[in-house]
Amino acid sequence: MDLTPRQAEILDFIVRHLAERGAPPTRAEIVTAFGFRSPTAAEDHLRALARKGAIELRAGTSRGIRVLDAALPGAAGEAANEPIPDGIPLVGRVAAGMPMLATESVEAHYKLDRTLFHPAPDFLLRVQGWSMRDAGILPGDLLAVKRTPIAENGQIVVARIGDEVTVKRFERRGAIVRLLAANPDFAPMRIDLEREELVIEGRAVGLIRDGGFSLA
Amino acid sequence: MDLTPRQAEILDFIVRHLAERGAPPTRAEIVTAFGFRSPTAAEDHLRALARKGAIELRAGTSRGIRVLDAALPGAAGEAANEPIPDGIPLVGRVAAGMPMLATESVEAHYKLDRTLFHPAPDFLLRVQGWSMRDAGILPGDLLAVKRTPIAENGQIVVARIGDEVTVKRFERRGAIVRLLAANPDFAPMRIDLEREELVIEGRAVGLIRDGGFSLA
DNA sequence: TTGTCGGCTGTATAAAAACACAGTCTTTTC
DNA sequence: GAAAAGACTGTGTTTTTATACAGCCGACAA
Repeated sequence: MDLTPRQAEILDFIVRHLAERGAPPTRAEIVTAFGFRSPTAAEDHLRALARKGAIELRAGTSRGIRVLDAALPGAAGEAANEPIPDGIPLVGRVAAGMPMLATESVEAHYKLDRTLFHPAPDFLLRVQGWSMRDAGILPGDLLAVKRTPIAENGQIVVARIGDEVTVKRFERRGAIVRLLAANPDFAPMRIDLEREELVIEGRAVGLIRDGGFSLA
Repeated sequence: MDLTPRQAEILDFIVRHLAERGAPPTRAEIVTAFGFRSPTAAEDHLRALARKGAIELRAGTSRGIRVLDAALPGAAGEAANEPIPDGIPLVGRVAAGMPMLATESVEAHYKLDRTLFHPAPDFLLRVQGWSMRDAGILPGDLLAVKRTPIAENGQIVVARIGDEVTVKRFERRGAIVRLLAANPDFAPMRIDLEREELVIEGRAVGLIRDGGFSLA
C-alpha cells in the first residue's frame, strides 16, 4: 500500500472522524482540519488514497468515503503477495437495462468464507417484501446468488422481467413459466416465453440475515 | 426508549447503511429504501428517533445522523474495531454440563466479514427442528449468536435447560419465563426461575443458510 | 370534542458538498 | 534531465442534501 506520511495523516483523520462523529468527513472538513486553502488539496489526497487502495470513493455521494479493511489498524500483514478476492458484491438497486453486476449498482463487498455456501455465490441481493416468507426468506435478508441463466423446476431464482427484479420459485411447463411466491398472499406470475422476455439472473444458494428477528 | 415498529425499522436501516457503506444515509436514501414519496416522511422519522434518544442529528450537516450506543443492540458498539479472530466457531453437539464454547464441541471455523452482523456474533449454532419456522429460522440454518446472559422480551435467544439447548423467543414476567416457538405446532415452554434453572447462552444476531431451499 | 402523535404526501429553497479546470512548486524515480 | 508523483492555491459549477411550510388521515387520550 505504501502511503506517504501526509497521506497517512489524512487517512488517520478520516478514521478518527468516522469514530468520533459517526460519518466520514467531507472535503471541506478535511480542508479546515489541515488548514488547506483549497478543496482540491483534499480532493487530491482522497484520489491518491483511493488509488492506493486505502479507501473507496463513491462518486456523487456526500461523505462517500469508505475506509477499506486493509487500511485499518490491525490489518493482517501485507496482502501484496496473496491474491485475496475482494469479497462478494452486494448488489443494490438494479437500474433498467443494466447488467446485474454493473459497478454502479454494487453497494458493498463482503468477505465470506467460500466454504459457507454451495456452490459459491457470485453476488448478494437484498430481499424486499414478504413474498418468500414461507421459504424462510424475509425482507432485509441478503440472498446469496449463483449466476446462471438456467433454472430447474422448484429452484428459487432471481429473475428479471423488464425493469423488475424478483425472487421466486421457478416452474416451467413448455413455453409457460410460472414464478411462484412462497406466501399465499401473493399470486403466481405467469410468463409466456414466446411473448414476454424473462431473464434468469441466477439461483439462490444461500442466505444471510443480520438481526431483524423482531417479527414473528 | 420505546420505539414504534416503524421507527425500529428506520433505525435498523440506518445501522445497516452505516455498516454496509461506511456512512449514515441521507433523507433521500431513506425515502427510496422505504418507498416514501416525500422527504418529510424520512425527516419526521429522524426527528422522532432523535427525540427518543436513539440517534443524534447534526443540523446542517449531510448524513449528520449519529446512532447512539444506547440504541445499538447489545450496546457492543465497537464491533468494527475488534481484532480479527481466526473465524467464528461453529458449535456442534453440546454435551451436558459443558460450556458452550468448549473446544471439543467446535466443529469448524468460518471467516466472516465482521460488518455483516450487529453486534458481532461469538459463535454459530446449527438449528434443529421447525420450531422457529415463522421467524424464518429453518432446520439446518446456522444461527449467529452473541454471548450474553441477559435477554429482553421479544428477543430470540439460545437457552439451555439442563442438557437441552433450544432456540426460542424470550418472554419474562416476574419469575416466570416463557420460551415461545415461532410455529403454532409447538407449545410455549414455561420456566419458573425460582424452581428450575434456565441459562441464557446468548442472543440471535443473525443467520446463515446454505442452500436448502427445497421446501415451500 | 379537541388535542397530540404517528405516518405520511407534495412543493420549495438555501446551504452543503462533490468535483472539474487551470496552475505553482517540490521531490522522486527512471 | 525529463517525466511523474506529491502537495498544494484559486475559482467556479452542478448536484446533493437538509429542512421549512402546508397539509391529510387514523388512532388514542383527556
